[in-house]
Amino acid sequence: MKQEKRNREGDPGSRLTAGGYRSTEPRRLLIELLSSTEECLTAEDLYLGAHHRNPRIGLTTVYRTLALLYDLGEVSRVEAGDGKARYELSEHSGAEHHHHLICAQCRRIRRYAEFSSEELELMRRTESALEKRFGYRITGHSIYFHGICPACAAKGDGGGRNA
Amino acid sequence: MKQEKRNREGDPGSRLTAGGYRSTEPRRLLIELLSSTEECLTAEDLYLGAHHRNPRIGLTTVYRTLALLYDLGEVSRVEAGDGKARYELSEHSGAEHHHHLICAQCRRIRRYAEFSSEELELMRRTESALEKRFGYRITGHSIYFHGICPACAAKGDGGGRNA
DNA sequence: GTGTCTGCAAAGTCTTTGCACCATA
DNA sequence: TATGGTGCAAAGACTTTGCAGACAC
Repeated sequence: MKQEKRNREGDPGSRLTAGGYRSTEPRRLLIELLSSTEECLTAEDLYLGAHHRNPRIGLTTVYRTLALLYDLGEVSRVEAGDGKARYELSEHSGAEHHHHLICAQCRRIRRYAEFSSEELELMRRTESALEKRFGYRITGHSIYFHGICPACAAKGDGGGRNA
Repeated sequence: MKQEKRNREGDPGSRLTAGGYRSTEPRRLLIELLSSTEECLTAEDLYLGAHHRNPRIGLTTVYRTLALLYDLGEVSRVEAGDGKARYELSEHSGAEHHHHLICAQCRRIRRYAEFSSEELELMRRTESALEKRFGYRITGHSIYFHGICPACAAKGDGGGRNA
């Protein structure tokens, strides 16, 4: 799979064409779906959303498009612990730096970008401390908060096989 | 699957028997393997480790034992982005609160428990802020640092399909 | 001795690949 | 029109389940 031309100008769609890839309906649709939500979507979510608008679109294309966007750095993967990968536009792709809230009940992952500069500062310091301590070259971090989302809390019950 | 008697006394092994489950060789071995490393292990890692010591032990038992320990809260799952679940003794199980370092190259996950009280304090404050803001009932958090481990850095090259 | 646990084999779920046709540039 | 992209079907990887024999208590 190609990985040239990974630039940072424009939107994911125009970077696709600028990279020599074609702008096709499935690709436009998936990018649009990913752009228009605070949630991380599974391949199936995306397939259903795209297929609803154009029934000719298949699941294979969804996986292949996600793999392409992933290789281009436009999309990142998140896992909720149920064995299904979830996808979101990456920070490289223009999304703000964000963290995640995972519902242990419905496994939905929501992101939020509103956090303190104190937090950013601390993470930066922690990263360099870890580099010194363990010899890792650290490129980033992700924070997941686990809990029960308002919708599931309203339904009552907080069970399930959680992390 | 049963889920009674989830107590916090003793070690994972004795909690198993206290919970009415039998102490069998595969179970003892898996707990021992998980206890004796700073790494998160895949089902296959555990299978190989256990099978090496007793070739009669099969992969099915590894999965079933992990499911049991998971339901008992003794073990938690971590995902490195390669589609394989990784397991470690949970904090409930006596492991210290810890965070993770994921190598984007070899996908190995290492944990570390040495962090500042400042960090703990900040996370606690962040959690309650999120509860107010988004209405989640937050039960915990996990932090992953992404990067390249010393071993992979030494081998040169930092590519791969990363998050 | 009884009920749980185990191993093997088969099945299930999510994801990837092969191939011929279609569409974008 | 020449490649790259797509859909379908089949294959692959990881995990779970069914069943008969084995073991812990």
